Amino acid sequence: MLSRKAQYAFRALTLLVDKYDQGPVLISDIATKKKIPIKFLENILLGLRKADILESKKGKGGGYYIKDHPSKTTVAAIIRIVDGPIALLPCVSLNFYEKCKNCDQRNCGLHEIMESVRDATLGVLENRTLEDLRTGKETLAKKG
Amino acid sequence: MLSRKAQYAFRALTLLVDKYDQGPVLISDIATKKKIPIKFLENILLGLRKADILESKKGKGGGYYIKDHPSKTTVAAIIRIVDGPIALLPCVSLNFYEKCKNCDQRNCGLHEIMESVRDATLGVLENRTLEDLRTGKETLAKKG
DNA sequence: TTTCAACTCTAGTTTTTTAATTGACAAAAG
DNA sequence: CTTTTGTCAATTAAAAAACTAGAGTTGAAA
Repeated sequence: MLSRKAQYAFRALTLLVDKYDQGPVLISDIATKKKIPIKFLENILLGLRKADILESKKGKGGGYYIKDHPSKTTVAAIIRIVDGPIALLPCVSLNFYEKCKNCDQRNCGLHEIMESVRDATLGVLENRTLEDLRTGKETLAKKG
Repeated sequence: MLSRKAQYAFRALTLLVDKYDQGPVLISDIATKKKIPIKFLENILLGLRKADILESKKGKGGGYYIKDHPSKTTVAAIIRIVDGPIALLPCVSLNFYEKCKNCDQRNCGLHEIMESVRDATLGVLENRTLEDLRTGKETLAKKG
């Protein structure tokens, strides 16, 4: 399951996508409209900015906005930044790999299963972007 | 990510599959061979028994064993018993559904994405069984 | 029918992780 | 130079996960 933090992140990003190209949005506005604890949201947005997903401006007229075109940022990237690994086990994670103890990978049926799950999951998440979070597009056809 | 509890469960089940049709296996044997804290393992196995995956015998010569043929029990079923929902959000879970607050499902791009992830994941997990955990079968062709 | 070997079960405790908060700081605009 | 806004590190609080304790129950066999 995604953490609450990740869910907050997606809610915030949904708003930012809807306001894409309309200038910075205040953290406080996002927090109020999306009902997210403001200081927690600060941390989340900061993380996304450091990961080059968002940019920010300080002072009057400042706020956060999406850096690149929404279609350039995948949902997989967001999850990795906010929650970490997407795979179900560290030993099959592409970005957060850790060798598993007590399991000979060459002789572990679970390993192959979890690799398949990872690939199936990434097949979706790497092909969905912030663009797909836009509201008011519910009539669009679903992707493969 | 799967919890450590789920990983323990799979390690225990791997041993039980290898000993399928060879009579009950002691909890203490599983704990020792698979390096799992015994009291924790007790709880896990008990849960699997109550969910009709395992059966047990008390007294001398007792222990745990897999109830039905290993090919009858899916990996998805195990995860649900031990860890709960497989989906990334409660609002797209088939077995642990919960309505999401602050999100109109008809107008939520994330919802459709998470449904697709769920379907892709289940496409694998519902088609893998305890049989696939057997060790010493690494040369078998992978399933679709 | 007693004993012992196992699983059963509830209720804890401890540890770790997640969620949320605090408050001082830095930068940009006007 | 003052206000507005994001930055950041540290801390606390809450929740979940991991693990433990110990009495209870059942079954097999002596």
